[in-house]
Amino acid sequence: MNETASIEIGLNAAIVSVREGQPNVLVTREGDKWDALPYGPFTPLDHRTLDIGLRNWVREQTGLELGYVEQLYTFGDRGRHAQRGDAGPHVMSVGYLALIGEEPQLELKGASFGRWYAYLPWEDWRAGKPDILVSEIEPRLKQWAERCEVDETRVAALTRPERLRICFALGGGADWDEEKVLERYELLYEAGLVAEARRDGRSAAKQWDDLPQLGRPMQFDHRRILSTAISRLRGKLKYRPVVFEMMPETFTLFELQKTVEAVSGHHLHKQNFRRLVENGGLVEPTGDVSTETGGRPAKLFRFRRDVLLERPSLGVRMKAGRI
Amino acid sequence: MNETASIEIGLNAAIVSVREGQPNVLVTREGDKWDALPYGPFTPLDHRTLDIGLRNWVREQTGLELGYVEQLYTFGDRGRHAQRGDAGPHVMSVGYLALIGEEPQLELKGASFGRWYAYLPWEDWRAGKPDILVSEIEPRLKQWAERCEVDETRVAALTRPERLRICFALGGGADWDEEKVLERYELLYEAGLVAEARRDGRSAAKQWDDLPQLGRPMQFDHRRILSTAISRLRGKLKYRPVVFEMMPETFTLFELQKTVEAVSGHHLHKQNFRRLVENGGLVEPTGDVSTETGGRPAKLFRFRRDVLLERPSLGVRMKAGRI
DNA sequence: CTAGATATACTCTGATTGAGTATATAGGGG
DNA sequence: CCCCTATATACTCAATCAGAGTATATCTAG
Repeated sequence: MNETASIEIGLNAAIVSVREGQPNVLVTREGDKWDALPYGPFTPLDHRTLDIGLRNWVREQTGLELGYVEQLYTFGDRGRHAQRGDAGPHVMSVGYLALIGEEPQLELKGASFGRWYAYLPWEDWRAGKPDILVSEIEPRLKQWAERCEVDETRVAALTRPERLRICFALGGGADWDEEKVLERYELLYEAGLVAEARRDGRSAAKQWDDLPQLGRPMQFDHRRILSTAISRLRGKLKYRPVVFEMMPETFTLFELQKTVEAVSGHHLHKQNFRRLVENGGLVEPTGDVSTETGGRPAKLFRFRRDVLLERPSLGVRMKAGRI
Repeated sequence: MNETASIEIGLNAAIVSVREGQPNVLVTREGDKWDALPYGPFTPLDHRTLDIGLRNWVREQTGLELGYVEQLYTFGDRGRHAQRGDAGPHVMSVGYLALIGEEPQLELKGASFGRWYAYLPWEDWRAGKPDILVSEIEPRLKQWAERCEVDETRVAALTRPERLRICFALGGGADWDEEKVLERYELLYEAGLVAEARRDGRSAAKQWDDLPQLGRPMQFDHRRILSTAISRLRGKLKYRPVVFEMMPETFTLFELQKTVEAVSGHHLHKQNFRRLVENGGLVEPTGDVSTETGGRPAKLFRFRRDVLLERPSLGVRMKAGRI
């Protein structure tokens, strides 16, 4: 009965970088199959900790030397591998977020960097509210909320309209919260609006005719892991200086701003961003300037590693600015 | 080689409650053995998700019905079970935090609620800086920092004095950060100052003569899990209304403040706390008053569940107030 | 009735934030 | 060369909020 022998532990990594204002994640792609996050088994006999195991197989598979690494979440779902039936070993999967500063040549064939917002297009508000929300997602979500059967089995659970209000700012009252990436994906899955829900045979998915593809799907629950990673990163941005893990050694303030905008998914007020970053003591000027910006040359800055010692916590905390 | 058959997955829970101004955690105690967090194996064949598995064995073992539950961290260390040698199965452990509003009768024999600050006395700053820090911990940490061998193997790692400054606010520059509970415990472990380090045969532990017991030790790495739970909870307190998970249905504002202080470990400014909580729309008066407070009767309040719908995030965010 | 204890209300000041305007310095076209 | 445009950088202003303190209200004990 208690067949622990059939458990296998895997490590999934969302390896993130920002290039030219686009946040990317490392994916593998083969044939017609959906994209997948890189994956490696955890062998406790070879590696003392999960972190070490992760760094090792990433190095072996891709040649990448990871810097910042953070554990996200452990999934033990039986439903995870619905595709391959319930016969195989039960896989526990530990999700990780890793940040890298530059995208190197990859040794892993089939691996490349894919854009976050190709997978989750509704999360990119930098140029205003995404069209796909207005034209495709919101009307269907409203339908789904109205069709609310009495299936709210959980005690004190929220109703469907309430959940729409919280997650998608539908129905007034609440604003769009850029940190609720995971909640939104899971709601879309539950409503049967993402391809993974159809793949997994979720009943809600059968209700939709002529449903366009809402974002590029991924294998297994990898789009959920990516959503978890983005949620965590967007949150952390506000109280820890993690942006700099994704920056080159020197950079202009506008490049820094573009990176923050890429990750957080919304536009920021330029002057206030400068004030915050400079007054916060997060950066120091190198003395050089960059003339590649077009107009007046921009001063180059570097991250002041000392802040990690001075302040208990410090990030690029600021609210969304209007476009 | 790849002996996955020897892996076993366990769920450890830090089940937290606050009573009479003291934050507690559910522990089991038998004979002379150190206290332990309740533990249950995860059997994927019986339970669909880790969360369900956790709730199930907690219900079965203790009769407790958990409300708020949050995954903390997954440990895969080989060193975890050093006590029993390296021969047994390799246990992966998923740590959980659970909050309960009231402490019920426990069906589990040997189980009881133990006070956080019995295990981690240096974390309770409500009555000012704890004596144990000044008299026992700080002098030894300074010694440890001076003895700094060139063992900083990790790239770009911080020096020992730098780490003391960050974690323990030693050496000036930084303030005590109440969220760094885990970092502090791990540093104490590394310096050999907690009983678990001696138990595990850490070399640093052998340097100390007449070392008093710094906080009650726990079995395995359970004090580390408890530290993780407290870190997470103290952080979350500031931006999510989780305090109310630990409150009865109705309460006075002072009781609420006492609970926040118990968890965060420091004293708050009473008037400002009121202003924040009331203006934030977190609570609503019930109309009744409580005369059990001694002086003027205190209005009773209840948590406004609606805030979960209105605000994207909202907590009891405030800095430490002087005594 | 008074002292002591607690709850509640209000004030003041400085810091932070959101938003906007003004100035500086480059390249390119006429 | 000068003007235009694009970008970077500097400064202003009002609203809000956080920290700290003072004043008032209402109970119980004696």
